Amino acid sequence: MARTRTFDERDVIADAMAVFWRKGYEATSIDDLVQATGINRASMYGTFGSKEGLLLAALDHYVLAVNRERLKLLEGKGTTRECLQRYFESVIAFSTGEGRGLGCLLTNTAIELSPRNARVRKKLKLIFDNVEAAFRRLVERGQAAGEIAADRNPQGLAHFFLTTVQGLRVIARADPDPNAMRETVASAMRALD
Amino acid sequence: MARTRTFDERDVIADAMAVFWRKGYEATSIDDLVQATGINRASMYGTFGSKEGLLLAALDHYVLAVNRERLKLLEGKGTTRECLQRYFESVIAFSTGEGRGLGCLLTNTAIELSPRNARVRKKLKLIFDNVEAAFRRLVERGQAAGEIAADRNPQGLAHFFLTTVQGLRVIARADPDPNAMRETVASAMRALD
DNA sequence: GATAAATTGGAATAGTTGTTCCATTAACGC
DNA sequence: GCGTTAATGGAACAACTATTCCAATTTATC
Repeated sequence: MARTRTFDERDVIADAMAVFWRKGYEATSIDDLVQATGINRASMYGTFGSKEGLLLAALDHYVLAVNRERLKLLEGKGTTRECLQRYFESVIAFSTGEGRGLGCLLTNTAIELSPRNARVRKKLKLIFDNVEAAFRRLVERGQAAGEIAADRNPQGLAHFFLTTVQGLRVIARADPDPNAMRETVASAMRALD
Repeated sequence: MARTRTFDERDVIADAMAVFWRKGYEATSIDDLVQATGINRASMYGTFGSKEGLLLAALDHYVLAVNRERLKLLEGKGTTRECLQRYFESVIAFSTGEGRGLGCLLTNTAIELSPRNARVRKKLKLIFDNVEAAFRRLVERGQAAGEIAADRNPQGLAHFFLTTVQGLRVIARADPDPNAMRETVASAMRALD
């Protein structure tokens, strides 16, 4: 039998994710990751294969640990508008509070790597499609409840809200201001009228 | 008297800008820049001081050579909605055509560098404030012409449109689709109703 | 406790990074 | 054409890059 690991893979991924999120992919060195995770280089390469492999694991972890909870807000109680409001408020609160200057790991990675890394691009497309689908279901729910005109295109509105979130994430990383973001969300909600 | 330069500074900046735009800042090496511009390393450092200095020059050049013309669309003839439509159409056409996968150098740089480079952050803030001001003036023009309700906040709407453009730029770099982008713009325009 | 198998520490690798240095080259007013 | 000044070519630099290698270590089963 083999020697047992001295680290928890999930913890390592979480630590690595935090570094990628803060510094970006290229600006993060293996040394940074070794220091942040506390594991040995050989263990890192043995487990994740490469820096890219660790990033891909970090993206998956981000979805499970960060995105998942927030997406649930889109399936909560109340009207479509109330759910959307709670979702955006969650983004704003994090972006201007504890996560100030971080933006979204998915958005940051999409900008930095999507055009030249097919694996990253493919994974991000799946994730973003999933977010978009959640928006679409929420719009459809609102239409079924008579809150939103039935002739509106749910897919189109969903894509619009996805775009709005991406825009907020750019602002959140560059120059986050809660009041401006709230007014922007209010303007975006008018797309449902 | 001194020896004269063998290169045109503007051309060099334009070439460097193209590389930063395509690859991002960290993924661009000095070697990449030397090759793309055709000038010597010593000339590069003598003229721009550092890689960061060249990026800052490239950002300024981007504003003059790329952003300026497009911003003029916001001051053109017709209604506020028509001007906005032309502006967004210009973004979509470039993003899904000749500039496919590039996104916007300002957006890309904001994501990659703003949180950890004060000089870049400051310059981008000035530029974005300028774009926002152009949106604001356009909204105010629409209000003066009676096209847009007078009780709407022009600054808030301007920030919303700026956010929308940033969102489009993220999509443009990761997964550009002209039809989806057009529908998104149509949704965004509803903020004026 | 010997065996087999995987993990670990840490050195080593080969290549790249941004930047600097210096000798050579060229320009122009004198 | 001389002297001053700056631009150039290209080598040199030290630090850092992602990755690999190997010997030492640890485990569960026989």
